Amino acid sequence: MIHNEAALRPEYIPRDLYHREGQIEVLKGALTPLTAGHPPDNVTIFGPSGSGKTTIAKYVMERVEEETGGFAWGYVSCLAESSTADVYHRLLEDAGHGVPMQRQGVTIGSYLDGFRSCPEPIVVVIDEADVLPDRGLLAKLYEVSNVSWIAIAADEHGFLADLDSGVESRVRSAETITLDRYSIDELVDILQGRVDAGLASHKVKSGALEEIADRARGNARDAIAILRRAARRVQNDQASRLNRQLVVDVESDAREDVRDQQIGSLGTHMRLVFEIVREAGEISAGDLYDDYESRISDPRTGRTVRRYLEKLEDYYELIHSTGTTSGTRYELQT
DNA sequence: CTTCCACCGGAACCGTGGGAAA
DNA sequence: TTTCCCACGGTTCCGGTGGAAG
Repeated sequence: MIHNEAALRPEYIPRDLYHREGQIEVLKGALTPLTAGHPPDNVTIFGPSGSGKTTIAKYVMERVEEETGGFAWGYVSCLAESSTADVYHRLLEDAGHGVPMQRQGVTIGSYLDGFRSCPEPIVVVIDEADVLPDRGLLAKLYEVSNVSWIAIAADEHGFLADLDSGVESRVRSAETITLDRYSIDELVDILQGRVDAGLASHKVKSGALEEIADRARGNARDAIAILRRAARRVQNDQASRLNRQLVVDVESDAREDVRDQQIGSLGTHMRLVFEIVREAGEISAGDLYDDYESRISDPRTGRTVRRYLEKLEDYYELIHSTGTTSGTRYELQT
């Protein structure tokens, strides 16, 4: 059934990106100064999750890298890094600039010096920039003449509103690329591409991809997760072919896959807070804290737990809160 | 209607760990 | 070496708010 496992991974970048040709051209255009060895303009990419932001950024970077014969660039997902210093460190390391540095205790200033000392332009891709611990990072990098950034965020208005004015003007001056949710037809095309690249297509029955696309609601990441789950079932002989019913059967498992991947990166306390919400399904703020406090030997304070909840809701989108003040309740994000 | 209080979230503050300067 | 500074995760403090009880 599966003859190319890589094609089913979320980070797989197909040679041809479906339905993003326009945005790809804009991004390529913005990067053309690199062909002459000059740093390009900064770029911001906005779009809901699963709309292909990360994929087109990586895709274009790799294409431009091929065309220019190589230049320094780094990628970081701010969700995966907990501090500003971590973000700088990952970028410098990923850009392959200099020896791997000690992570601990390095000041922000010396990271910036690291960028400055690079003789050529460096492009840094800052993914999940909504979660950036310190938004000033974009302004600081803006001041480094040989560094250009591509900032990726979900919500344009929310992102800009959170910036302070000095940073905002710099971010606003960047080239903007906006992506919309994929339509059902577009998602079907994308899925078909993965099928062609990695699956025994005669086992994929008609209507199955449409079913996946329908359930994924415009989110390519979810769609591919469902496809992967379903293909595995066939691979393991738990199903004879990939049809609509199989898609229905694996959807919730696939969503668990996507969620589990995020949960893996949470710290002990935040994970416990999330587990409590997951087990309860829905829980009041007071009960949640009581439960949390009773289940761990060194509980954080209520304020800190509220910060965790804020992060789980706004950044990870794993939970959802309703009501205000005394009526506040937390539930699993659906 | 008034009072109470559970909860929210901003701001200031604190202890720790590590590099840099003296 | 000693002192100073910085980043970071966490806490303390507190004003604001709206639902529920009186």
